[in-house]
Amino acid sequence: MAVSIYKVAEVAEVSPRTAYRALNNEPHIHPQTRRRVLEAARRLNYQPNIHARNLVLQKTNTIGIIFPDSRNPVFGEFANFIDRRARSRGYDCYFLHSEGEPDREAKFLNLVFYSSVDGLIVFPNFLDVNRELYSQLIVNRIPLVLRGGPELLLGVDNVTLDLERAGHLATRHLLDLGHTHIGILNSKFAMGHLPGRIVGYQKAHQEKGLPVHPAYQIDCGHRLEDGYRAIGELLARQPQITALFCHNDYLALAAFRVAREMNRRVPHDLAVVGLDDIELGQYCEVPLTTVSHMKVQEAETLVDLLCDRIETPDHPPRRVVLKPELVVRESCGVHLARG
Amino acid sequence: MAVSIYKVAEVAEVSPRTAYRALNNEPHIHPQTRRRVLEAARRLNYQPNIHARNLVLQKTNTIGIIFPDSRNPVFGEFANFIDRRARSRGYDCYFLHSEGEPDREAKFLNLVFYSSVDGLIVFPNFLDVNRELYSQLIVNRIPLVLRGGPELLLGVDNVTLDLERAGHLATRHLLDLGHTHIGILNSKFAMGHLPGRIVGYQKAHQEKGLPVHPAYQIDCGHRLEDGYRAIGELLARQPQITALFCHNDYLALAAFRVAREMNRRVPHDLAVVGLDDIELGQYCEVPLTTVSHMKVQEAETLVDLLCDRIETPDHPPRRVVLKPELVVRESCGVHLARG
DNA sequence: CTGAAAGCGCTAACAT
DNA sequence: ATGTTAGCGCTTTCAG
Repeated sequence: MAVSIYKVAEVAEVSPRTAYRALNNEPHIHPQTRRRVLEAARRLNYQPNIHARNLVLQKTNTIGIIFPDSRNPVFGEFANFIDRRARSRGYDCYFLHSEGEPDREAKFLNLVFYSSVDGLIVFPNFLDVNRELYSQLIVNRIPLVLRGGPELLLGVDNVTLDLERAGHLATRHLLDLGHTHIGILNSKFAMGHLPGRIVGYQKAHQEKGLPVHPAYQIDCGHRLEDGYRAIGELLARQPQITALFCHNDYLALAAFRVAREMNRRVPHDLAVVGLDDIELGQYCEVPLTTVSHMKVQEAETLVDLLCDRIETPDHPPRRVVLKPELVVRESCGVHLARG
Repeated sequence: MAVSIYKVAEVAEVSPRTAYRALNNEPHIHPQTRRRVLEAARRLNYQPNIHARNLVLQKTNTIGIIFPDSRNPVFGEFANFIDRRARSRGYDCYFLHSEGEPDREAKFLNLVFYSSVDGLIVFPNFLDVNRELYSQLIVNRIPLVLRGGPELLLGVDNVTLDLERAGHLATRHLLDLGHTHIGILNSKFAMGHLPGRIVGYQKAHQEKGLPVHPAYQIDCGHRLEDGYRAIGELLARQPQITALFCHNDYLALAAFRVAREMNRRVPHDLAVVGLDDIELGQYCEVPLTTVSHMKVQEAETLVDLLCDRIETPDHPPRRVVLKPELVVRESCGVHLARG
């Protein structure tokens, strides 16, 4: 059916070996012959069968990236940056979304065993549920880089944002603006993410000598509707809250609608700070103040750690912790405070 | 390195053929033997090498989906629905983003020739630039489904939204609310999309006996910043405009920020209608009135056409045109008009 | 500079 | 019920 290297060789009247030499820029071939082969290949629109190649080379030059969710635009941005870096290192990307289903995550983790990809970058959601599978990857020394999470899985390359700092930056900003009743959203997933952010939130309060109210925290799923519901509930129960720290920008966007429905204006009657710095945050009605996720740097580090691991499997594991920065825009009303 | 079926056979003390029978639920095998093989496979964590399999079967059970852009969340939603349907038909999905670069689109189109995927669903951006490559796909009878676009490429399965109807629905809605100066954004890409929407926009005006002002149209790229700039420019030049029809919801979101910066309130001083019905449109500060893209149905049709084509290559090509519906929320202020 | 031949791991036609 | 064997298309060792 498809045109193979044998067909090209036949048309060019050479052996497959010679055709191969021409097609792969190997030396020791007469320029004339090379031209004949390339011409035949072009005419036949020859494309090497990638499965045959991967089968013999035992390598795919493809990496898999497992995201938790396809709705949150932050992962689209990550995908972009990861793809760019991977490409420059000679790898293609296979993007996968577990969509909150442990089974899908598991299925994707198994891809490496099918030899589909040379390694995996995982934004894990179900480190606990799929614990056994993760250990299996580690035992088999599969190239793997985890994004986020604490140092649970020893021996695995890891890149994380300093979430304590993120929580601290966001909270201190709000405290500095005079807020004393600050609500905070907690992710249900992403083990280890919660503690960091909360610790930073608490420390910032302590530094100002202010109390932390447990009732100002609320658990929240990762879907927009979850954010909408959780924020509505929190503000209804604790109307004295004047500021909100959301654990991602996507969810923070839902806060705007909640505020409007409660006849509160952002930032005047409700300050909002997010986390991630998604593109939309710049262009929504009230540009969003947020803690930046250092996405470009994070993406590059993830790719580099993985490719290094693939190419030299035997170096010691690394853990890279990135320092987030506060991006002040308008959703906390600095301009008001100044006036 | 990796464990092959030969290794499993060896451990289970049977021939590879028998191991194969056990692992693939073939009949004619003693239950006892089957159990022994499966047990060995489990112990060794055997996973069939997918490249060897694809090589011999000449089939991957994978389809490629080429999107134009990874930023616009609408494609994340499409990905989700496409994935669900494909899965139920026994195919995995390989999602790709051309990111506004013709070369990337071209590269991805070539994937079929590498036998990487069994067929392609394309949201084309560069039908013109890559014309030759598209013809090559068609000549070689590669399973291909195009989303959108007019009947440019004959003989290719195609699913499209009735964009004339979309333009008409949006415009009539605004006219019915009393707007007579309606701005409209034009996509630079997506040949054929423009005419439909504009025709509907014009027809709606004609039906009311109202003139169409060419100066109310403005070209606009697909990035958020393009929308922000274009909308700002349009409203600055034509301040009498009181309503805006954006060719997608993502861009429409930028209108909110522009409005705020011009001290106009949405919907009071500026009505906005989008196209796509993305999830965010429901949860942004002023829930967005939009024309729905029928994404679930569209995704299912795309997958079905492609899978049908893969499985029975010889039926005549089909073109499916979907009817969009208006989704009225608050960004055009119906509730105000009623008052 | 060119070619013959084996092998990657799986599948399947054909024995036994 | 089980086994032998060839072949998918590419890469590569080894000869010429």
